[in-house]
Amino acid sequence: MAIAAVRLNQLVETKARILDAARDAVAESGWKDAQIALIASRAGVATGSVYRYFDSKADLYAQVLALVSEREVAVVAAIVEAEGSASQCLVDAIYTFAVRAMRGRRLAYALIAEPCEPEIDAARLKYRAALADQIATLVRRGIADGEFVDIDANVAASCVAGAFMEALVGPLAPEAAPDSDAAKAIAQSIAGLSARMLFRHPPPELTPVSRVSA
Amino acid sequence: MAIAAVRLNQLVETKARILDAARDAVAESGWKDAQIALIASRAGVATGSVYRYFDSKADLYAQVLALVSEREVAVVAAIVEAEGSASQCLVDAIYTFAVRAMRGRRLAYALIAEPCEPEIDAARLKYRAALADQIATLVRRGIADGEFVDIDANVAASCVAGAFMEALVGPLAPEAAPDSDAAKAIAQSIAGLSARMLFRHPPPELTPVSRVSA
DNA sequence: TGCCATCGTGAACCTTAATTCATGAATAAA
DNA sequence: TTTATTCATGAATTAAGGTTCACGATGGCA
Repeated sequence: MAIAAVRLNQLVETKARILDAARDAVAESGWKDAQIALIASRAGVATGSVYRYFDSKADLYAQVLALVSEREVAVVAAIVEAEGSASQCLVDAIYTFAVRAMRGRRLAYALIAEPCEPEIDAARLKYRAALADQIATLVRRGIADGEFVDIDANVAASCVAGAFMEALVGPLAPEAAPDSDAAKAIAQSIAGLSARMLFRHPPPELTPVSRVSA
Repeated sequence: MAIAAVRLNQLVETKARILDAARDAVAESGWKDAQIALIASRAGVATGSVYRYFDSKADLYAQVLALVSEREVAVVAAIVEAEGSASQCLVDAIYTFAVRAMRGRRLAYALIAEPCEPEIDAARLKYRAALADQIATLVRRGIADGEFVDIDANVAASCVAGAFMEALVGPLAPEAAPDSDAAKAIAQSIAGLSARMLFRHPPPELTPVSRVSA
C-alpha cells in the first residue's frame, strides 16, 4: 500500500522543481512569465503535470509566494525577537528587509508592487499582513518598555510597513538603476524615517543620506 | 461641417454617463463588476457603444481612475498650498484624505488596495505617484523652513504616502465594520504617526486615539 | 424630401491561457 | 510474469470577457 520512499522522493522533488521554476520565472521577468505552460517547460515537465501537484494556477503561485515570503517574514521575526531595545530592533528589521529586497530586486518588486492578476494579488495581502504582524509585536514591546509613543499597535504597524514598502517601490522598479550603494543609503533612510514615527525620543537628526545618492 | 451643439452635448453626456456607471459599479461592488457589458447596461447603452467613447476597457478605467483621483489629489493639493506651517498642512492633508476615504469606503478601497487586473493596477500607480508628489512638495517646504528633518523629499514623501495608505487598507476593507467615529480616530492616528516621521520637534505624545476605538 | 455622416446596437467573433483527459509508460504488488 | 496503480503527457477543450462589425436609426443639411 505504502508508496516506496524513492518514488515519494521523486514526487517531492518534482514539485519543488516546479515551484523553483515558477519562482525563477517571476524573478527574471515578473508576472507576465507566470504562465503554466512556460513554467512547466522550464521545470522539464508537461503542462498537465503541473496539475498533478497544484490545484490551479492560483494555488501554485500562492505556494510560490508563501515559499519566498515565509523566509522574509522569518528573517524579520528573528530580528524582532532578538536582544536589544525595541527601537534598535525596529531599525534593524526594516534596514535588513530593505537591503534584502534590494538584492533580489526583481522578485521583491513582483512580490510587493508589480501589477498582477487578482488571485495572486490577494495572496500578496497575506504576506503583507504577516509582516505587519511581526512589526506589531515589536511595537507592543516598545510601548510596554516606554520607548515608543502609546498608540494602537496595529495601526502603527500598518503605517510602518506601508512606509517602508512604498518607499521601496520606486527603487525596486525594473527601470530604476541598480546601485548597491544607493540601495543601502535608501534602506537607511527608510529605516530611519519609519522608526521616527514611533520613537518617543527620536534622534535629533537623521543621517543625511539624501546626499549620498546625489 | 461642424456638428450641432445639441448633438455634441449628447455625446459628452453619454460619455459621462458611461464613466459614472463604471465608477458606480466599482463603488458598489469593486472590480468584479468592472465588465464592459455590465457597465454598458447600467449606463443604458449597448456594449458596442462603449467602444465609441473609449479605446478599450483599460482606457475606460484609466479615465474613471483619473476622474476620481484628480479630485482627491486636488483636495490634497489645496491643503498643501494653503496658509500655515508645513507641519500643520501635512497633518491636515493626511487627516482630510483619510476621512474622505472613509466616507467613500468601497470606492476608496478599490482605488487603493483591492486586487484588480494588471492594466488597472498600473493606472493606479499614477494616482499614488501624483499624491506622493503633492506630499513631496510639502516636505520640501517643511525642510526649507526648518520644520522637518533634512531628508530626501521623494523618499520621505513615499514613506508618508505609504504609511497612511497602508494603514487605511484594513479599515477600508469591505469586511471591516463601518463606524464613523472610529474612522475619525483612525484618521487622526494615521495623520499623527505619519507626521512624526518628519517633524524635527515632534509633539511629546500623540492623542491616545487607540482607546477611542476600544 | 432625399442624402450623407455619425451614432447605436448586440450578437458573433476572437484571443488567451487555464484546465482537462484519453492514452501510454513506469512502477509496485501478487 | 501478470496485473493494478499511479504518474506523465500535451493536444484538445473550455471559459470568460473583451472587441468587432454589418446593419439600422437618427439628425443635420441642401
